[in-house]
Amino acid sequence: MEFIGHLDLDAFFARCEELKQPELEGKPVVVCVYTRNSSSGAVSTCNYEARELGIGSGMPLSEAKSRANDETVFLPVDRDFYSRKSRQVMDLLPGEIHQTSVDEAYFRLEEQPVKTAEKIKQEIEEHGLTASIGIAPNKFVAKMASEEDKPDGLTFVEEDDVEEFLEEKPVGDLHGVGSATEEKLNSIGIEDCSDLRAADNAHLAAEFGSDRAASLKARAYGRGSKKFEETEQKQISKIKTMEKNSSNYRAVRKELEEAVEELWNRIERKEKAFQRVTVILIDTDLQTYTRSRKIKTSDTHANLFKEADKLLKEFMEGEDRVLRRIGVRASDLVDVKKQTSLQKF
DNA sequence: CGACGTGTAAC
DNA sequence: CCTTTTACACGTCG
Repeated sequence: MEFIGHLDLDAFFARCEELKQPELEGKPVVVCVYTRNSSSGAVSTCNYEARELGIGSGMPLSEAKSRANDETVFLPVDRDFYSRKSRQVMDLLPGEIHQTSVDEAYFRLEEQPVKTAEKIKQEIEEHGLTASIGIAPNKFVAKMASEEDKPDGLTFVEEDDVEEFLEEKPVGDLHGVGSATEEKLNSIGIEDCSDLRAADNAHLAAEFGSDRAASLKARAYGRGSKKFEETEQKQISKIKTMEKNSSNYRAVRKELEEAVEELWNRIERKEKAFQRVTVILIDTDLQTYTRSRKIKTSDTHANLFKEADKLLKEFMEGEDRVLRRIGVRASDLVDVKKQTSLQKF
């Protein structure tokens, strides 16, 4: 029998900071994305000591600070360090892996899955980190299993135990069911997976559409893809919080220019051309707007900015909104090499 | 159907 | 006063 493992590094960013500075151990550590100043931004990750204070990821910094005690340490993200550390750990996984983020990956487990996973956990510990691992017949259940016993957990769910494992879990615990879907399901009397299994197909389809309904029901039974395929990147974007909120085109354009600059650096390294440009605009109520245009295949900085600027101008002329954040996206990406070789013929 | 905008979800 | 990045599904319009 072949199984899929899902590895999840516990409080990864915060733990990395503890490794950089061992004197932080035992204190609440909050890793932050700062925007305008030391009190504006959001929590990226925090350690378990900070979680006990009610601090959690995604939380506005202002709120996190109000919950902090005087032991609490706030630090900015250090992506380079986390990437290096991540690489070391991912290299410990056997065979072909499917990394979904800096701190998560799927991998195959052939024989003695639990023994192998225990060994991996031990090796990870030698790097100063802990991980939670889930083992199951498919990716979806493996992911659910890694969530089961955090931190430092190891959960093995055999084929025959999959349905029982999910049975009493609230639908909101399902991977792929977020707050909106959870609320909607609850509102029609579906609270846990057994309710979802028993739900009337037509009723479910009327609420969610037939595709989504079928996929929700499949998940309630723990049925998921065993496929491993990595999908090619289709878009790349950069969004930033502006120095000051603004409804002035010239001022926003200046910030857009910087976003384009940073995005362009990343596109260049990937050797990709793009066929669609999008500007992303977020107002002071955090309402998001997007404006996009399909363009002739391009791979130049000048075109990216020209199109993004046009889209911004059109938006600002049509809408009277005070903007907080501005971003740009290049999508419908195509390989630069493929593109040039096609042009030859 | 292609283009475009929005919502949802996860990291 | 509330981050960042990617993917995907769905509705709408022409």
